[in-house]
Amino acid sequence: MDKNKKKASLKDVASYVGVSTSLVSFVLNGKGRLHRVSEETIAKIKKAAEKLNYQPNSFAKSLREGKSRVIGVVLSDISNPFFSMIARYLEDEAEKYGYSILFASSDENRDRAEKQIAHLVSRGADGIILVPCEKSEKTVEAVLETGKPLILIDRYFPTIRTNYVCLNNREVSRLATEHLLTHGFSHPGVIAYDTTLQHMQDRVNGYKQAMTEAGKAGLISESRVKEANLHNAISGSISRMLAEGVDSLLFATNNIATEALKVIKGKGIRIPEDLGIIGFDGGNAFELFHVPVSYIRQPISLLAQKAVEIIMDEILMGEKMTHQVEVQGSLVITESSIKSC
Amino acid sequence: MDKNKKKASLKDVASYVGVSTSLVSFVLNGKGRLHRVSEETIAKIKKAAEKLNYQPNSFAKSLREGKSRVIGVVLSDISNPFFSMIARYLEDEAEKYGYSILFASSDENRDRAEKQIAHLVSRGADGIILVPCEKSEKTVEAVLETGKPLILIDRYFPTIRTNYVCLNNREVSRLATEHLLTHGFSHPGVIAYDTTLQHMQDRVNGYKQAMTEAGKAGLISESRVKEANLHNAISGSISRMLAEGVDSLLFATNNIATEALKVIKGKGIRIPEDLGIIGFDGGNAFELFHVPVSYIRQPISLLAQKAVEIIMDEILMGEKMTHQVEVQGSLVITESSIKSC
DNA sequence: CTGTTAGCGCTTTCAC
DNA sequence: GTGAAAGCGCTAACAG
Repeated sequence: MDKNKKKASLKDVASYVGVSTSLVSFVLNGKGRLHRVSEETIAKIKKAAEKLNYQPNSFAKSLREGKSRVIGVVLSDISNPFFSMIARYLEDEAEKYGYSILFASSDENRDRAEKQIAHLVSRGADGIILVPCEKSEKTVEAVLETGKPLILIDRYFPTIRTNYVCLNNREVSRLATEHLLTHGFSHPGVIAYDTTLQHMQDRVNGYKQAMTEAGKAGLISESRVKEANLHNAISGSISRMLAEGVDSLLFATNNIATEALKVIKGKGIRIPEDLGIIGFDGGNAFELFHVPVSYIRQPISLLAQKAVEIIMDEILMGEKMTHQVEVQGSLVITESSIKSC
Repeated sequence: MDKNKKKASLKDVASYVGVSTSLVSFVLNGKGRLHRVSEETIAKIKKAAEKLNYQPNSFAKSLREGKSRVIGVVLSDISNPFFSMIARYLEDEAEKYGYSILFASSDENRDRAEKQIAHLVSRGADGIILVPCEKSEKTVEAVLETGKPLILIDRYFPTIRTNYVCLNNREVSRLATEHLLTHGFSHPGVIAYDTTLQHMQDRVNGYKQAMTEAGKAGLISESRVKEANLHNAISGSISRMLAEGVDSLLFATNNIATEALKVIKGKGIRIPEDLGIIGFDGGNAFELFHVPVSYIRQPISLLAQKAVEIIMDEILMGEKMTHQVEVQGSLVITESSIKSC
């Protein structure tokens, strides 16, 4: 009906009821009781607000209160399934606190990440959830200096004292490797991204630890690939490693695993006869591959939940402790990583 | 260094330079020339702003200007690959205009969508990009009444005059069906979601049109499945249709196609001997299936680009024409839809 | 119990 | 060329 002019303001409902704006403000913010506003006026104000379809102006509110009820999230690329799952859970978690999420993609590019963070901050984000990219320590430290609540997710920098939530990468990779070693494979290898990011080191180190513990330090076969031209890089790695006698592989990310499956399909490598494999994060591609692919499962919802919980603690209650949490991954095992022998 | 107190405000740089806030405002908004501010002061102000690391307060700005430079986007579920791709392109496109995107997921739930939209509007979104869910005409019309710029994406309501961008669903589905008919299949069927949403009707209608044009109206085999318990629904559909003599299938969405592949794998149906298939939107799962899967490709980046372009026209220049654009899909053909005979 | 008032930081009109 | 001042809509301290 009333598709009249502008939205109703606090003042509008105040004058409509015939009271001052403060009363309206109190009542509408649930502080009516606190300020001992009479039940009668409370009722009148509420009714009027309803009737005028009053919607508080969030800018005025934010300007006044100095907070926005928005969390900024910078991740690598929201179109990557792993991150889009994270995004979804972050959205749901934040909603529980009445917060919205402003997303931005960094494309693993340090400058871009910096720009995005600055942008989110200037948009008034009350806190930042960040998937940091390689060599972005400076950027992270800069945010820290700001005092703006920050939490890293999926990755962290051992040299920087920040909040973070990530997978128990080392341990779960160790377990995955151990699984291969105890299920018919004697020479596992690992393919990981060529990055200095700690989570990637952890995954590789977990593999190495398992190998060492099995007395096979001499058989450690590690290959690092770059994102650019991933397919060819992986193709080369796999050929080389097979030639070296590697009989099984741990792929350190979902992307690597998926691309590796394409290579494997192209080369006609038999799974698990020629090569046992374990990937990361699952997905339809793993399920639909002619041999279902074993993988390391991350509790993505838990990652998101913890991240929001921790940053909200800091935003809302000024919690100043540093929280560093590792969530537990698990192994989802299918035929691709079991050699019958 | 200066990890001092608060952020610098306009006033701070003004008093630092020794001029009024108006000048600073003019200069920093590039209107220095326009207001004939002396080159000298322009330089001084810019330097000071830099030095004090001045960042405009976006709330004050928005409050004053009545706009937020934020576009609200409500889609089904950002963790769905199709939508997360859209999200990414929307983000990139909006960035070109200096706009940010606030995402929200509706889960195909009308009430939730309504809430999300209201939330985004109350957050001051300058416009809304919406993937409308079933029977949400009222919601859409309500937004329209608001006068808030709105564009639907991926779907539309034939009964409502709105901006929208979507695929040429009918035509491309017709082509896909035609392709099956001319490549060794005589009895194609279609599996689509059980929804009244027009894009889904269009996809099915395209199929029907092709069948009719081929003089096979009598062989039309259509199956509708619900999202809940998708796997079983599809499993049942496929069994039934095969029994009816259907020798090929068009899957009307990526989800349906992916789930169908799982069914096909489970049942050991041979592709394309027993069944020719064409899916929607591609993806790794299609590529890695033992027979690469043909599919209808949507130009997702174009969808996003058009959507942002149109809504920005309306936001920035008050463009009042209704834009309804259909982007062209294309067929990506592999062995799954060609029967050698 | 209720009203007045002073800003939050910014843009912009109008005056000098 | 530059400055003063109003006011966007809201909250909250302070007065009654």
